[in-house]
Amino acid sequence: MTTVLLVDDHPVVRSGLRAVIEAGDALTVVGEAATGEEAIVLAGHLHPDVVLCDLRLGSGIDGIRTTVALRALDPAPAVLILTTFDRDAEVLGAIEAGAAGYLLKDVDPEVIVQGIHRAAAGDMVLAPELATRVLKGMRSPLPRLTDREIEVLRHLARGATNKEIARTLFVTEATVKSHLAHIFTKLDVDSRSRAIHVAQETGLI
Amino acid sequence: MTTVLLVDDHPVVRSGLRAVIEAGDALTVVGEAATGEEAIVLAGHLHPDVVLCDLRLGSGIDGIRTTVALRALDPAPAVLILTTFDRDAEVLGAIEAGAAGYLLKDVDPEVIVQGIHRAAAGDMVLAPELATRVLKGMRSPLPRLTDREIEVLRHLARGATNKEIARTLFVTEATVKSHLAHIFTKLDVDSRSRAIHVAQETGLI
DNA sequence: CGCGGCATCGCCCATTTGGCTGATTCCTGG
DNA sequence: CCAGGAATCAGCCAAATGGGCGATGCCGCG
Repeated sequence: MTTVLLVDDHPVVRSGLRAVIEAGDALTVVGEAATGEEAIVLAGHLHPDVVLCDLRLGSGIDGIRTTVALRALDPAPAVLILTTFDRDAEVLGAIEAGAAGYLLKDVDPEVIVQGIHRAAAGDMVLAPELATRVLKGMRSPLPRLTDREIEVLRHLARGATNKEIARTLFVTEATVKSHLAHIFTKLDVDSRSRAIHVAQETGLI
Repeated sequence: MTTVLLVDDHPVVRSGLRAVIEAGDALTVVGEAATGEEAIVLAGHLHPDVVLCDLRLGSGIDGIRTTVALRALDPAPAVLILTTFDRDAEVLGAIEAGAAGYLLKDVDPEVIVQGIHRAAAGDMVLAPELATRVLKGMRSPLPRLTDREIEVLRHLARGATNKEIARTLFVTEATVKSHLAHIFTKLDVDSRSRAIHVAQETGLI
């Protein structure tokens, strides 16, 4: 019997997962957690074979940090990430963090059940919609922006003008333009709107 | 016995809702639909007392259009909207479309059950997190953008330049600028970046 | 120490954007 | 039928943006 721990901030989703998982008789849900913190504590006590973890967990730590902590346990459970959205950066982050795989929430129940079995067996589980994306991400890794550039990017995404960003960061407009020029080069774009778009698409911000 | 029809594009969420709804014995789920179209057909046959409908339904028609169609049925079911995000401008549209109310997906199961009972009784059901927002929205109603303006806004959010938008929509740049000027006025902004930001914040796109 | 990356700033110039005014056509609701 | 909103286009002008080039100071690393 494979044991599963559910981690999702939505009670309804937990109920649904429990229902589809326990529909067969080879899997049993040994616990539920609403937050990453809770999940880590529970996993330490319950030693589940597989942790099914939402990527976004409301206010607390996110799925990736939770994964890191879970994989540090002994024995370490296989961590299967669930999410609604397919953001590149987070997929890669989850894999790097030691997740056994990645499933989209809108798949059929049996896919989830199969995924849990394969994760328990030590296999890698990737939603087909994401597999190619992940591989592509491996080939052309995301551009590495500096902390300062990320900071500028955030202000950009909030719709700030160069002047406003400069005031906020206590630098001159020239500096902001310089950062922007670097950002544009790294993201391979030529306008702030497109920079915002790419940054959001890839999960950079 | 109050009958309920579930509408959500995620099988897992439907299972979860079914589980929490049928935990008591005053409610029964008479059907499930994965799309708005399916929901309308099923509701016509099943005549549920309440339809529990996700605001976002993947590829097909959205929750609002579904609500409009459902309310046109005879007898018309009470429509209770479920949503994950509280920043949805669409909740206002849902109310206008005749929804009996809306709930956030991350509430406790009993709140959902209570909401269904109250909707079936003809009451208005508002998640407290959203009630104030709705009232605020009533006082200063969200800007009403035309279909064309929304279309331009979407291209804008993808980072397109005026020239690109013009080419895509088969109009001149002057027209695009005209649309943008209207959008800016309605959103009370003065730059494309900020227009994108408020549009995303308010769930306009 | 010297090299490179980072953050900071300056200047110049072409392009894009945004604000303003005004015009035409079409369609819809009273 | 007429008023009004919507979509289409035009021209003008100021401001913001983006690109290119260079410069300085700082810091970590081999």
